[in-house]
Amino acid sequence: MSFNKDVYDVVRLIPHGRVTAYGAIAKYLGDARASRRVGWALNSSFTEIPKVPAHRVVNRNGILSGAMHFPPDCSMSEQLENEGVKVKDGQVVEFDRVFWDPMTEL
DNA sequence: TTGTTGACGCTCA
DNA sequence: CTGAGCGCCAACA
Repeated sequence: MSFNKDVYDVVRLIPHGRVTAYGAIAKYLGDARASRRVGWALNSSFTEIPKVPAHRVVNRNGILSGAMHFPPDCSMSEQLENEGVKVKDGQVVEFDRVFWDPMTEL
């Protein structure tokens, strides 16, 4: 299936210090309703090589909804903070400023 | 094949 | 702000 691959490719294109949304990726891939599948795809992204920066993908609200599914040794918020993205209470601070939309940026 | 589930998103109360 | 309902669709038991 190329859907997973496409998701990975897009996620890997996310600039350093920026984030995007599941729905945005889904829309970019042509399926605005595939947001759930994007999450599923990322679920298998951990074993992907090269590594996929899945921590840069959050939901439409800028909330780290997938933090609980991340390996305990690499929390999303920690990695995001590491890249300059502020995270507060599992939510991206100034989400509209760091938001990266593949539709308009690509 | 059917029923559940889910890293979503939107709307309404 | 929280919760519930609905639509969507692939993976899985």
